[in-house]
Amino acid sequence: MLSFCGQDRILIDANGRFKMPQHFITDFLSGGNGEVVFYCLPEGALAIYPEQVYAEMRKRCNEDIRQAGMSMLKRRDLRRFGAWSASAAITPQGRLTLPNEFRQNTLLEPGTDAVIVGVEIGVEIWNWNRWQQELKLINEHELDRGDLELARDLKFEQ
Amino acid sequence: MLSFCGQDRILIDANGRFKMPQHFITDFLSGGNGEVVFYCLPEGALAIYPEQVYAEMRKRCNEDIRQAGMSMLKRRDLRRFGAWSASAAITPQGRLTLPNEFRQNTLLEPGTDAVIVGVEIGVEIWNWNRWQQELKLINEHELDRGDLELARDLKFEQ
DNA sequence: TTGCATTTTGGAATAAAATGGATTATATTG
DNA sequence: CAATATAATCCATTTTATTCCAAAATGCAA
Repeated sequence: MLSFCGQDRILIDANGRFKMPQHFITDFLSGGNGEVVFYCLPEGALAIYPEQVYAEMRKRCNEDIRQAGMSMLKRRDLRRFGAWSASAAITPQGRLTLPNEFRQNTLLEPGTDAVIVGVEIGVEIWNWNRWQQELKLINEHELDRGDLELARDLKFEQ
Repeated sequence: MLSFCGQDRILIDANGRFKMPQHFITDFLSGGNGEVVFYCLPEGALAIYPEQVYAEMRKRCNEDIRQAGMSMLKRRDLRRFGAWSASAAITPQGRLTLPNEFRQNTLLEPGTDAVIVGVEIGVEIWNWNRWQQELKLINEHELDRGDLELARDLKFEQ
């Protein structure tokens, strides 16, 4: 069975919480205990991954710690991921609270409509308007790629 | 569960103290007894690491000691870390006092707003304005990287 | 050395916010 | 159309943060 796919409209309640749609809960629970990681994306949406997925993404070793003392670049890297991530767990009622400091950047303030989107390895929460724009961008990019393929197909030497 | 992640606004009180957010206290306590090391970063923020992390960062071998006699560079290095670090412990009420000598460099004077940021291996305290600048840098860099990727995907010759 | 004043530290109380549960409403399925 | 499952709202409880006050420690001067 497919994991983490589809889109659902959700409502952020007055306390900044939302109800995770049932099929996504199932996805988070299979291969995990409901522990998740929020990650605030540069494109202005909030990603939610199962903890194991994020851990794989951010695998770290003692070498990283040693480098942090000497390298500003390394510190920036730790800072970026540290600042824009947070862990949480899906409650028995299937709810999650959006981290306070991430609400502004993602335009996910209490009392607003949003979209939750499956992204195969996890989900993303989008402000409704931003999601419409993103959809348009995705579509345009794909059309460009299509044109490119066509052009390549007509080129003499592949 | 993730350690040392997320951002929180904090207030430096009239005596230069602040309340460590609960989730960070938990992080410092797990794998440690709440002993921390302040380290004043060249980028103008104050890092706070669990003692063990700092120890790992500054691990010295006999080779270093021998070099100290011969190398001015090496001595500078030792001097920098020595001068700009200090140890402390989180109080039972979860408070920490900012070292007096570090307040000017970090723009963390009593009575100011600040941000505490998780950086995966510890936390950093930032003056509010400086943090906004740093965030802008981080974000712009990420968006540039995104544009570059996109352009590459649409380039004729792969 | 003693007494006073100032600064620093610790604790308690109050206020705010976040959490969890339960009930009501809505939607979906048979 | 009824029953079940799911979602949303409301309210109570707990947790967390902030402010204020008291005690202790420190420094200074007489």
